[in-house]
Amino acid sequence: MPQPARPPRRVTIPDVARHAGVGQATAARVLGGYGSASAATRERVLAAAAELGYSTNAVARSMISGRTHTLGVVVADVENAYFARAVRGVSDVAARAGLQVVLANTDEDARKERAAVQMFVERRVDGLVVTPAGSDHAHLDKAIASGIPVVLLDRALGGAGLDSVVVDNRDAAQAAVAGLTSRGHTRIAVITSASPADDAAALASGADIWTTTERLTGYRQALRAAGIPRTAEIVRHTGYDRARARAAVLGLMTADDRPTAVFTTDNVATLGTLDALRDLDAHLPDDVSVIGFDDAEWATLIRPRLTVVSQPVQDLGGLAAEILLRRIDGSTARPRRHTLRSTYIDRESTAPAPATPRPLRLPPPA
Amino acid sequence: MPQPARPPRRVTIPDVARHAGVGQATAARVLGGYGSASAATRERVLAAAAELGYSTNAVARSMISGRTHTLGVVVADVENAYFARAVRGVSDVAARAGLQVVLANTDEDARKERAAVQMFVERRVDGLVVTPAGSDHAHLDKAIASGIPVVLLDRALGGAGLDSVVVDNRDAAQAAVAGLTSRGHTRIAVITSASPADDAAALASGADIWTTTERLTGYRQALRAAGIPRTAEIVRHTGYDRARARAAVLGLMTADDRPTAVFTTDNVATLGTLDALRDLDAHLPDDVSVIGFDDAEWATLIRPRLTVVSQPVQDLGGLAAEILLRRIDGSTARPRRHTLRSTYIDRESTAPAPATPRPLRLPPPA
DNA sequence: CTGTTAGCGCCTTCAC
DNA sequence: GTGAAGGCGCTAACAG
Repeated sequence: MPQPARPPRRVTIPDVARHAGVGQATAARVLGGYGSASAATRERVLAAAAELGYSTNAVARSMISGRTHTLGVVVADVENAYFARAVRGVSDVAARAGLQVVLANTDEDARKERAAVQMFVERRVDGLVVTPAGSDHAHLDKAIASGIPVVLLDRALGGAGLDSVVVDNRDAAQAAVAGLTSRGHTRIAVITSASPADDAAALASGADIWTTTERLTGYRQALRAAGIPRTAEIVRHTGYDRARARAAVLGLMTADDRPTAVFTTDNVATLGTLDALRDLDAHLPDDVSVIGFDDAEWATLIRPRLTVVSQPVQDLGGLAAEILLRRIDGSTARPRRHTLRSTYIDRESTAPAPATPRPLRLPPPA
Repeated sequence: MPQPARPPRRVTIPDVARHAGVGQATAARVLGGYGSASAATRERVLAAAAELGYSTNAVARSMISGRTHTLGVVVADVENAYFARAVRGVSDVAARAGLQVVLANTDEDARKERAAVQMFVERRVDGLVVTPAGSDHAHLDKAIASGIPVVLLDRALGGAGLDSVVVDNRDAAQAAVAGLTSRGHTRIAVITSASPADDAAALASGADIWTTTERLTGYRQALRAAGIPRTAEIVRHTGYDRARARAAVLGLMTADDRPTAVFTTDNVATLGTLDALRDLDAHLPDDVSVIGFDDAEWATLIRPRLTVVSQPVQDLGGLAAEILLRRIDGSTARPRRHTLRSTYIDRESTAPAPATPRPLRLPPPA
């Protein structure tokens, strides 16, 4: 039966010092790269270290410096291409500054998020990038109070005095949907992964925003600007579940007076929407126009090529890391929202609304 | 000018002990959850801790226990869906055991890999999952020698006495290509991201394997079994570069005696291949059959749906983590290769070879 | 059950 | 330029 073996004793500075025949402090100085030592002793210490296979103990070093050279990153799911890219952005900037990234997935579960943040506080990460799942930020405030800077990624939070890095969600959504209304679409559905509960909570919590809320607001503004009544709004929340998004679109498209266009607010919703449209044998863009939020590596592989609102996801992550690095360096600038610009990429999945939408039906299973 | 501010002093156990009017050790016991304390004192300590906002210092704890409850994961690029899924697999299993995952991207650069591994050793991670970029494993041996268990993911390494988790690459590739030869294809191209240099090195280093080598071997076996001469082998190495993969396929397909089928060994190669085929206006699968290694979320969204060899990527990562956990628990089982089964998913991108392949040309730019 | 006392490995005064 | 001694925050023997 394997017993929880404690790791073997490692070579330490005293070991090296003894082996080199110098004092502990001297060995520490050359191995730590501070203070000074004569070329001769340096040589001997280095030789002894190499011989014994000495390796710095970063834990002990952290204990003194109070810095772990580590950034905590809390996202919903690294498997999601959006977060994967964002993490890469954070990681690249961090690595350049000699920091490493510790990852935590929350699956949009606020409890997991709190647990992850607490764990990061205990581990004394030097900074925290968080994609908050809910609208509560007490745990983030606590992190900040304990001296750990926090930057919100992709989502801002109402009231919190926190740095955040987001895109111009409202404008981008508005522009995208306006492109649809200007082509005669009046029945435009929005498929979004965020749950209405989160949405309401974000709204209720006050002044500020949560990404999906912003995108929905942009959608509504575009409809209003086109003189489309509020009763014609079609919004489905499908909770980061591709199958549910598919089901929602299936339902929408096979009903009377079906939408002639779909706007999706994230890549999971986009995937599910396209599943449904494929299964319905819908001819894009003639039967239905589609615009997705966030570009994807496969967007130009499907037919027609998908029109999207593209976000600079890597940059978002990179900027979050930079802000953190600045704060770690002692910056006390007032926390604020940093908004990056998204780009509308007009490809081939939008077209004028059909005069009389062709009815769509699920073909009977073979 | 912001000065590298050391983090503020945090509340420590002595602080809590004083505030609760108990001895340091007592406070430590209840806060650390070991030893025993009377309900009354426990109460008071907890209250004091809450009041002062005490938070365990995991760094100090690690210093004593010698364990950081951390797994280092070294991959080529988290942005790549394959690695993202693998990381998620590792992370889930690790999280369940109370460990967190530290990430490092190498971009297939052996130097970056060595640096990352060394950094992980210095940080005293409890275990290491590595997708080795080269065939050299001295740095991994060093990690093991220093008491850190290592598991190779996705790629095995010749000669190294290391645990590894891989799929049945050779058989899977052989079966996939055999599916092509059985349908009359004789001109079958392989597009692979791995560079020939790596390949040769892996081969040279001895007995064992490296994933791409295995897949190529499977390809060759299938050709041989079908009586196709070695001179008909078509292999392009495109170095994890989608654009280069596209260019390679473009070149191949516009030449005389073009391939009628393409087998790609990873998702980057698949993406580039499909780019090229789309640009050539090739009609899949009639003009060209395609089989990709590794399934993708968009594989059923393109027309025709992509036939693939699907790997249990999450499981691969999860198993790697489990092996590590076992070793951390003291297991001394002989390191070995763990092979998981891949699945051939026959969708719509393969068809019999055309009798007379239609010439493919890049349409002139509009 | 509780308090006192040593360290974990390193950095940092401070004398020499 | 070099060595000795103290402490970072916690756990682990010990006594009491």
